[in-house]
Order: sequence, then C-alpha cells, then structure tokens
Amino acid sequence: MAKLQKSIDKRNALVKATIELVNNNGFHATPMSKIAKMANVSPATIYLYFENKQDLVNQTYIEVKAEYTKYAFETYDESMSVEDGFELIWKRIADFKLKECENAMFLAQCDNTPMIDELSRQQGIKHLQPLLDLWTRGKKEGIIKPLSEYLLYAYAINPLSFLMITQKRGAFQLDKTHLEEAYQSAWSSIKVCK
Amino acid sequence: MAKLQKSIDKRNALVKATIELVNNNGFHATPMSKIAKMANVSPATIYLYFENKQDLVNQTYIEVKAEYTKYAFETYDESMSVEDGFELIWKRIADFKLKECENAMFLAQCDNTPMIDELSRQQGIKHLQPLLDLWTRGKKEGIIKPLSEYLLYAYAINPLSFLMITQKRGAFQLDKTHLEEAYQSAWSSIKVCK
DNA sequence: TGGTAAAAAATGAATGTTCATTCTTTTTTA
DNA sequence: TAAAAAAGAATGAACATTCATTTTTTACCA
Repeated sequence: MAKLQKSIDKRNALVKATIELVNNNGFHATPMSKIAKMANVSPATIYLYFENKQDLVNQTYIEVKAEYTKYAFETYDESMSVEDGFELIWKRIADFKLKECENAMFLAQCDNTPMIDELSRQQGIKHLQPLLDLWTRGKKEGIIKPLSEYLLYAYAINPLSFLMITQKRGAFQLDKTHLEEAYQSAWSSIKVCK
Repeated sequence: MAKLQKSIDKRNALVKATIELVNNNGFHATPMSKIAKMANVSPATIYLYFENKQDLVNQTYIEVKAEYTKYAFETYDESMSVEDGFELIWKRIADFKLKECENAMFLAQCDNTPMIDELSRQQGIKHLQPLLDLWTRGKKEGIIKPLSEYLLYAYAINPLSFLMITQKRGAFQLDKTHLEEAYQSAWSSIKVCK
C-alpha cells in the first residue's frame, strides 16, 4: 500500500507542529511553511499526507479528539457503579487536560471557532457515548439529576476546559487540592441532592 | 477633535461587521475587504478608525466585553443578599448570552484563541469585579464554598458559554426550563451544602 | 549477497492569488 | 474655500499550492 509506505513519523511530526503553532499563533497566523519547517519537512511534502491546509487541521482535530476520549475511558468499564464510574472518567479527563495540555488547548480552540468543518466536528463527538450511557443509567437509578446530556456536560466536564486555559495563561495553578475541589463542584452540580 | 467628527455610525457598522464575519468564518477567513463591504465602506476607511486589523479586533473585543459586563451588573446593587445577588447576575448573564448571541459567540471565540492581544484580554477581565466581590462576601458569610474565584467562575458562569454555543450549533434548544435547571446546577456547584 | 532499474517519496523553487495597507484623488463638511 | 473624511485603485508582501528534479526505497536478478 502506497499510503503505508510513507513515514508515519513524518505525519506525526506534521500533526504535532500544527497543534503547537495553532495553539500559539492561531490558525490565521500559522502558514504551511512554518508547519513544514517545524516538522523538518519541505512544504511540498505536507501535500503527500494531506489534501490541503483545511484537511490537515480537520484530521489533526479528529485524531486528538480520539486520543482524548480513548484516554478518558481507558480504565472504565460498565460494571462500575455510576458514582465510581463518573469519578473515574472525570479524573481521567482532568488528567488528560493537564498532562496533554497542548492537545487539550487545541481542542478547545477548535470547539470554539469555525476553524473545523462541521463534519469533522460531528465525527469528534461520537466517541463520547460511554459517558452519555453512564448518565442515562445514573438518571434511571435516581443518582443523576434528570437533565439533558448537554446540561450535564456543561456543568460536569466543560469547566475543566476553562480551568485548563486559565492555568495555561498563568493566572493560577491547578494543583491536587484545586482538582479535588473541582471534582466536588462537578459532582454537586449533577447529582441528585439527598 | 478630529476623532469625534468621524461618523460613529460607521465605526459601529465596522465593529458589527467584524463580529458577524469572524463568528461565521473565523479570524483567518475574514479579510478587511469583506468587513468593509459589509459595513458599506471603502477598505481604506477602516484605517481612519483603526490602526490595523489587529487593532480592529482588539477594540471590538474590549467593547463587546464591556457591554457584556455592563448588562450583567446593570440591575445589581451591593445591598442585596448574596443568594439574590448571584441569582440576579447569573440570570442577566444568561439573558445576554441568549439575546446577544452574536456578541457572546464572538467573546467565546476570543477567549479561546490567541486572536486577541494579551493586553486587551486583561482589559476585558477588569470589569468583572462586582461578581468577585459578591463571592468574597458569600465566602465570609459561609454561603459560598471557599474556592478560588477561577473555580467559581468555571462552574457557575462558564458553562453558559458551552450551552450557548451548543444551542447556536442547533444541537438543542435552551428554553426557560433548561435555563432554570442550569441555574440550579450552577448554584449547587458553588453553594455550601447544608 | 550485491547491483541496478523502476517506483515512490521528498524536495526547493516557482506560480498565481489573496490580502493588508497605502497612495492619490474626489467628495463632504464647516 | 479650506480642511476633513472617504473613496477606489495600486502596491508589495505573504501565502497555499504545484511543478520539475533529485533522493531514497523497493524488488528483482545475477
């Protein structure tokens, strides 16, 4: 297969360079020439791996999103209680956002701008299913408030993005204590009060 | 004053066009020529009102942010109870994000990308003081959890941005019921449990 | 195993376009 | 009628993409 012969390393370097440059300068200020330079590749080579700039950024988005959800659900299994499952997933997500900060920043930028094609965006959402299923189960068991999945996501998961960005900008430090507090806030906002 | 002679209407039209085009196409795909066309103005005219493209977008950001906070605190006064004050401000913010959706989308994009100069970003944050003060008072009175202001913002206010964007993308409808639910989640996440 | 030719991959330079910004002229205002 | 404001066309730089070559890899045979 022609595709597989091309060095996967080069492709990865291109994706990585795209993330770093877009994070620092925004889509509008990251020319293909800079991406190529950072990946130690000729500009022309990019077009052996990607159709054009839009395709490069779409594919980068989809790949990073897939990594993110893979990491989030890696240690989860459906036999866990709702409460334990949620805590586990939440902490994995937090972990990803802190450890893979570059990747998470890139996703935040994509999710808040028209940078990405609608189709790629929808592709990215698909992988979230296990969390939605967990919430459905939680609602049935009377543990999770009977809210739309969007509301649950908005309060339980999305705030982590804000915190990550704030931390990245140097405004404050998201340490162990803060994280535990954040988790408690997340859980308070979606659990049924007793 | 030369400045004041120039038509304020033209300036406003430019700001409005910037918001609309950046919302729909992103910074990277909104040329000055399009902004000029949408504002019914010659490209050269933009440079009578703004230094350059970056300045145009910075100033637009600062102005919209100021509108936003002005609206948020318009009916609030410091003699209110913490609980009432928070509910009032929260609902004003929600109101703004739904009614002035274009403006709010623009802010979300600016806040999640390197589109805006750091200096302008900091300028925009200043106006949030009344809310921070309210939280400080709430913590003193034992009504609000003793968390950093960033955590409080992340859970109480920021989720509205996610909901607004999701609504704008057509995924779901943020009606009165949802809003009340969202408010309850917000409040649950930051209030001290009794 | 080593040599070689065909195919694939990679390159640097070229191309043509788009765009921010400026320049010169015209129109409006005072 | 002079000064300010606005306009449209011009300018030059930056950029995405393609082209013509060169380099590397693959596959085959001596």
